[in-house]
Amino acid sequence: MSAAKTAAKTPAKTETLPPRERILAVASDLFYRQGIRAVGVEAIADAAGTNKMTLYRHFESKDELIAEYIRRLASCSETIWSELAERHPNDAKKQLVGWLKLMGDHINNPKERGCAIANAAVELPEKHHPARCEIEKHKQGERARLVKLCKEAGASKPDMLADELFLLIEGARVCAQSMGQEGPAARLGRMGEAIIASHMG
Amino acid sequence: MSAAKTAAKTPAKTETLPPRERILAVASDLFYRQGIRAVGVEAIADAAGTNKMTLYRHFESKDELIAEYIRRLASCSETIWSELAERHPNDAKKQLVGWLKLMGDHINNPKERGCAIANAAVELPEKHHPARCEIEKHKQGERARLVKLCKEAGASKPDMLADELFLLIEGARVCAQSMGQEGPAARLGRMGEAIIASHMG
DNA sequence: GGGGTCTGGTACCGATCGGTAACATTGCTT
DNA sequence: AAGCAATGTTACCGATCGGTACCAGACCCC
Repeated sequence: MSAAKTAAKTPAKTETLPPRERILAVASDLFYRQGIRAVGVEAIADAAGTNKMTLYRHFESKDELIAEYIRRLASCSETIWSELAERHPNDAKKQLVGWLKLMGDHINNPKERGCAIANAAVELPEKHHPARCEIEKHKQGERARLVKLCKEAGASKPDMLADELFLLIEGARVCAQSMGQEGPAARLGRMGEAIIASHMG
Repeated sequence: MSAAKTAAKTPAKTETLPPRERILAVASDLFYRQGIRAVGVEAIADAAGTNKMTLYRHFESKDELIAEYIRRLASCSETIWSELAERHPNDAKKQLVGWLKLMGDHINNPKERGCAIANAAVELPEKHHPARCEIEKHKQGERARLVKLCKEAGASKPDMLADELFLLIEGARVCAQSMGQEGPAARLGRMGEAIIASHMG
């Protein structure tokens, strides 16, 4: 009897992840696809196969959950850069081009809805929201990294190149959702390389 | 008595605009500054010096009010282009540069919070929201106009230039809110002209 | 097997959401 | 003065919001 009980415990779903991780995963998905303010905590808990109480045992408020959501996004972007550095050691230009390509592929995905972090910034204008400092920290870091790479790549005006690339990507991601993928974003790779080339003289 | 009554009617506020216009004006401000989903209809009616009932006599739902909000934004952008064409007749390049400068000034305003229409796109992912078709219509039109101007200006690859400029602006506006005005957006004018120049060869 | 921690379930809180009914008031037109 | 359309006021609707109290199990480690 006890054997049968354990066997039929949960109907084949039983995500092995602990609740906190399930909640974060599901919240990331919902926040990104539907918008942060459009998703209620109950919907998150349900989708994570748990309930509001457990959610509030792991996150002291919805705002804190949002902040953690941003932190995860930022550290995921961190990982992307590390992998690029690993794949092209001591070759800043290849890292830049690789990043452009990654971004381009990402944007060409029709389910893409822009940069999750930039979207969050749109939805959270309040100056002291716990997520906002995370957002700004990340964007500053991203730009600093770009400048450093542009410098290493030997650009004549590294910070100018970095900014152009930064704006290009940011613009492409925000465009992909108001226009089709047919839009400007499609040519991102070529444009990026052209801009890089024009700074190498 | 009747004279005194009319004199002390409303405490010196009496916006002469009809309620519909007041509602739209106030809604535009609140939607942009706080986000569309963050603003309730009651707050709009209050700020417009009227009440929910009157609001719902002029707009059949909040979603329709949002759609009208987008339409106004689009037609306002229309006006900007007409004025540019009037100021620089038969000079597409000056119109482009003038537009870049306008955008740059706009972004340097610290109260700026990005492109209102792009922000709305972030907050309204639902495919059939009445405001979404307005958003997409406008962005497509904006891009077509840019391509046309770039062609008239004699660019070697007009649609490529148009897209680069489009992404640059869009990126700058979305950046201005997640980073300070110190950010990349500041150099927008110079970058734009550099990009234009590089397409004129 | 007993104890402590984590989780699930349910019911609830006050507040606010978008939206409406019914009625009093205003002001313009004729 | 009468009539009519546009506004203002108030109270209300059901639904949902973020957040909590309380209790019942489940699990694990000694």
